[in-house]
Amino acid sequence: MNVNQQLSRPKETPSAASAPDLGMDVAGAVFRLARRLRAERIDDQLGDTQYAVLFFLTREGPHSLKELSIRERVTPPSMNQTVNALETAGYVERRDDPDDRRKVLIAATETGISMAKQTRRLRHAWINARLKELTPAQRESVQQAALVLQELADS
Amino acid sequence: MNVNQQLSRPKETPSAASAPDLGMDVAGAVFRLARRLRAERIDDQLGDTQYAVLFFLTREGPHSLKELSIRERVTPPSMNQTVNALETAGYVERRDDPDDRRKVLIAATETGISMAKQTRRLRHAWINARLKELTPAQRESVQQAALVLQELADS
DNA sequence: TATTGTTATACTCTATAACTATA
DNA sequence: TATAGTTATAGAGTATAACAATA
Repeated sequence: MNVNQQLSRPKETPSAASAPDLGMDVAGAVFRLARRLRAERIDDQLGDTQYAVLFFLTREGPHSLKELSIRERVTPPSMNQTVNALETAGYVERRDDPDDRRKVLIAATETGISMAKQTRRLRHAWINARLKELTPAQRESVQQAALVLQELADS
Repeated sequence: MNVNQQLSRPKETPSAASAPDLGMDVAGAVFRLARRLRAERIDDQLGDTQYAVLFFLTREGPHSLKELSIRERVTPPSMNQTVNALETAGYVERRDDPDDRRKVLIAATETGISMAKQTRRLRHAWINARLKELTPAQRESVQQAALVLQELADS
């Protein structure tokens, strides 16, 4: 489907300019942009959480299910399902933790690593194209804010 | 459930500092923060899309179903379900469009307007508290970026 | 014919509750 | 007892396909 039609809209009150409620502006922008990013998603292979987990494992090495669930802020059963989907697809594998036999280490496979790379390229094509259209000053503020927002999310 | 536990995590490569892939940093921050905001949600009365639609109608007046679906970037059937839920709860009402009898105007009720106000206050309590902890410089960059991200989402 | 709204249906992601195995 | 993982199940939100009413 094509959900990217134009809708002439009344001037959005740019309230951040006077910051009566910065939180609302940030939350609004974040939710709106998250939905837009999902709508612009080209590849339908991986869900957002699946991609986030696979990318994390690729960069940071094997982790337990509990650790993944805490990092992505979902419950262990939710993460279990995400991991199951990735495992079925052959992108991750479960290994027994040698130190604690209750634990299971989840690790990206070679297939998973290359899949993460390919998805990463496709997934960010739209946003990177949009960012290129910004002025250098705008890009600069987005760049700095990205770091702050990351910290905020993890705080 | 409490999903907000601490997980000591290896230093995240703050790649935005050198900006090899700004899009990835932005998308990552946005998805992560969106999930965090959802996890921190206190009130369970309204879903995110429901709240977004109700707030929009409150601020911008009655709109057709199609317009709402375009604005929120979901399909008409999805928006129909969202509107149904809001209507059942008594927060919006459907009115016939006098000019085009195919259309239906969706408008916030008085109950809906006060609900939007209350939800808005609760919904942004966490993010506003976090933002208060930032340095003025950080808040400034977030403030400017919020506007840019809004434009990005709507572009 | 094209557009708007709707119904029916299915899929994905998330949650809670309850269970097993291990510490 | 407490913790890690899992299974079963339900709810919310989204999508596609197909249809009715109107332009």
